[in-house]
Order: sequence, then C-alpha cells, then structure tokens
Amino acid sequence: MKMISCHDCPLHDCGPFIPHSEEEKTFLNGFKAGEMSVEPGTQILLEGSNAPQIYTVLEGMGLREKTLEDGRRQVINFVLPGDLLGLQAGIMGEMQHTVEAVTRMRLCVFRRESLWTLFRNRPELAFDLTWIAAAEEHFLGETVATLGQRGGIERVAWALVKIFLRLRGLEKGTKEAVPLPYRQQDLADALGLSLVHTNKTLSRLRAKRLADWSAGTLRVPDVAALAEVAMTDPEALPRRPFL
Amino acid sequence: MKMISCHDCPLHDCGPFIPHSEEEKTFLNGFKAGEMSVEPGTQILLEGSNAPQIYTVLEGMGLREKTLEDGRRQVINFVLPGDLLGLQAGIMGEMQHTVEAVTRMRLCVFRRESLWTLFRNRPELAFDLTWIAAAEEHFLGETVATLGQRGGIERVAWALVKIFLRLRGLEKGTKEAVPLPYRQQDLADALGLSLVHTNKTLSRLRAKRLADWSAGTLRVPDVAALAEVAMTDPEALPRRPFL
DNA sequence: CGGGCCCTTGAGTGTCCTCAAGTTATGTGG
DNA sequence: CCACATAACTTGAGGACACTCAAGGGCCCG
Repeated sequence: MKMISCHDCPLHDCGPFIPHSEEEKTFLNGFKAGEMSVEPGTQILLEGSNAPQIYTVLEGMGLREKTLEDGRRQVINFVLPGDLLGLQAGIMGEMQHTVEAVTRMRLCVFRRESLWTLFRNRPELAFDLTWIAAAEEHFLGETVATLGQRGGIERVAWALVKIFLRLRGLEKGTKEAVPLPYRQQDLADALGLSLVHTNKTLSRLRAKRLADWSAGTLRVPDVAALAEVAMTDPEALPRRPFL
Repeated sequence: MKMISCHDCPLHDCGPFIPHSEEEKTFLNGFKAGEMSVEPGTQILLEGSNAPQIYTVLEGMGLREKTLEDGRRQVINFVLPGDLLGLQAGIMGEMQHTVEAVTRMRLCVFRRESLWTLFRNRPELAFDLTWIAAAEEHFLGETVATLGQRGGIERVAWALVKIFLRLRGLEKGTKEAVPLPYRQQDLADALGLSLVHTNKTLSRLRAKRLADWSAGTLRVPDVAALAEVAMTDPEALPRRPFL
C-alpha cells in the first residue's frame, strides 16, 4: 500500500471538509508519520492507554466505546472518514474510550509530539484542532440530551437521522440510501436500549416507511419525516476543518 | 464591585488548578475585559446565540442545559468555579446549550476576538484551551455511558460522587459535607430520571447511610462506598489548567 | 452438514413514569 | 402576627415502556 501525500488526500474536496491551503498541505505532509490499514475488529486505541499516535480516518468505519467495570458497553459515537482519533490522549495523556474498527479502515498517522510543533508554528491549525474538540463536545451534548430525554422510538430515529446525514454528506451511497455496516447491537449500545427493543423499534420505523435498515444499507425516503419522529431538526451539518 | 487583577485571581493556589506563570498572568490580565456579577436565575449564555464573550467562573454555581422542542430539559453539567463558559460560541460561532446561574455568580469576562491573539502569541495557553475542551469531551463521554448503561440508583450515586469530589477539590465545605444549592429537579434532569423517582432514590441512599443531600448540603461519609454503588472509581480529579 | 453470528418474534417481568395529594419552608400583604 | 401563596420536597398507587428470558430462522463459512 503506497502512502498518499496530503496533497492528494481523498478528504479534500469531499463534501463537508474545509480544504487546506497548499502551504498547509505541505506542513501537514511533514507532520504525517505514515499510514495504517486495519482489519475489522481491530482495537485502534485502547481505553486507559497512552497512545503515542493520533489518527485521521481516511476510509472505513468504526466505533468509539467505553466499557463499565461489569462489562456493560456504551457506544459513544460512530467513527466515519474525516474523524480524528486519539486527540484526548494527545492532549490529556490518556484515552478515555476505546476505538474499534468495524470495517477495514485506512488511517493517516501522526506522532503525538508533533502537536507541539503545530501549536507553536501553526495557530490556524491549532485553532482548527480546538474547533474539532468543541464540535465533538457539541455532539456529545446532543447525545446526552437524547439518552436523557428521548423515548425509544425517538432515540432510534434520532440516531438514524444523524448518521444518515453524516454519510450522505460524505457522498457515500445515494440520496435515499447509504451503506451502514454496523450491527443492531451497536446501535442498541449507542442508545442505551436492549438489542430486542432496538430490533422491534426498527421494525416499527420500517412499517411506517420512515427508515429501512437491512442488509447493511440504510434507506430513508424522507429525512424530514424521520426527523419529526426524532423531535429534531434535520439541519445540514456545517462545513468543518479536519486533520 | 472592584475588578480583581489576574495576579490576585482567587482560583490560583486553589486545589485543582495549575497556576500560571507571572508572565502568563500579565498577558491574561490584558486579555480580561471585565468582571460580571449575576443573580440566581440569570441566563448567562443562550442556546443558539452567538455571544461575543467567554467567561471563567470565579464564584458561584450554575447549570448547562439544553431544551428540546417540546420543552423537555436536559441538564448537561453542573457549573462550578474554574469552569470556562462560551468556548463553543468562541470557536464554532454558536452556543449549543444555555448556561444559567443557580446561585449568585461572579464571572471573569473575555472578548471572543482575543482568542485569536491567544492562539497566535501564546501556544501554551492555546494548548491549555484545547486541554479544557478535551476534558469536557471526556466528562460528557462518561455522562453518556451513565445515561445509557446505569440504572437509577447507580446514576444518582454516580452524580453525587462526581460533584462531591469536584466540590471537595475546590475546598468548599469539609471532608464529609459540601454545599450543594441545586434542586432535586436539576439532578433529575441531569440524569434523565423523573423528579419522583430521583427523590425516592435519594431516600434509599440516605437510608443506607451512603449519601445525605438535604437543606442544600451534601454529606458523604464514605466516598468509596458510594462509588461502589455507582460502579465507578472514586478517582481524584487530575490537576487542570484554567482560563 | 454442522456451528456460529446476527436478526426476529413471543411472553412475562420489573423499573421507572405519571397522576395525585400532602407536608414543609419561605415570603408577602393585611 | 397571622392568612395566604408559592416553591420545593415527600409519599402512595396504578400503568406503560423497556428489559430479560427463550426459541426459532436466515446466512455464511469451515
């Protein structure tokens, strides 16, 4: 597998991402330590570990998750291309969740110490980094509100709207259908619902023709209608910085 | 009310905060736009607004909260001295939650544009800012895991452990008791439980002599025992940067 | 053809919710 | 000083939503 230069990064000109200037690309390329491919099921970052690397997802999908002492699992978020992994360890010194690959993934690798160089020499990029952290915080805030306040069908609808819009923004799939290679158990663990209940709730949404997730494909004929069930706005995601 | 210089900031030498160098203090002092006192009930920052200021809490307590379209309220976090407010608006351009004062509060005010100066001229402080954002993300991740996976009594115990340790770290109250001037409804909305159920759960903890929250004071004779009910580690909080 | 993984469906249970009433503490005006 | 109003906390009863347990079906792979 050949290493791609940041100048040819597949994330550039991809829907939601704010492109870098040529000069930034050159800087980032020096920043880049390599590339990594992982198989489904691989743990990329481990809760409690102090990984020396941070990654940007180039391709593939994964999960952020936390495990309680007695084994219960909480899925914190779905990991898609463009996401930055390991920022917590890079900044605070220790990962607070695990990141696991669900499909085969390709990752762009940076060394943690380079962060200092970035903060010293590239204030705009440091700002972008903080932007990314703040955006993550925003998303988690919404998740907290969902788990705390929304009922079963609202939760499922909310999650499907969110991930559908993210994937469509990435120009995966078509206007109505996107690939979604997770298990129902993953969604259940993300929403704090049991597998059985999640399954039955997905059936209800399918019966109402609001969302059909089967065979690894999510079909949403009318996002606005689904968003209404979710009690949320189907707002397009803002363009965001990356890397 | 006279404005305090950053050189005499009450947060310095206060338990959990990493002090600034003299030089940093001088820089921050130029950064400071003023001071603000607010009465209980005041909305300091509004969801959806684009506030031109960011604040550091010097004294008092408050709440971060989000409101769903139909009025349901989710408390995102409890706001204590040392917390930074408005970073989201400062970085991303819009607040995603409301911040409300519960007691009288005193706030240190900064202008949002100063953030740029900070990123350009003070990489260590910019790094600290990102540290704060990452820490917030970490905490919200734990909250998501709590709302998603823990049952009623575990949730309440978890929240009481967290806030008890935070307050004790700030050297409020004694070793066993700290002031906690919120309503049961606030805790209920933070944990996604009904007021009635929260009340009954607090009673159970009181009966077991694990935690007694009444008359605005939280008493925890044995943090480790309470943490065990919460299925969490009663880990001391790491020292953290501020401002 | 057997085994494993995931999805599906049914039945019974329990946690947590809503509704409702009552108590306590605090503040206000007569 | 007392009647009244308000806000928060408390307690009881009945019901709904989501959970666990259980069993069966589809699919892939060895």
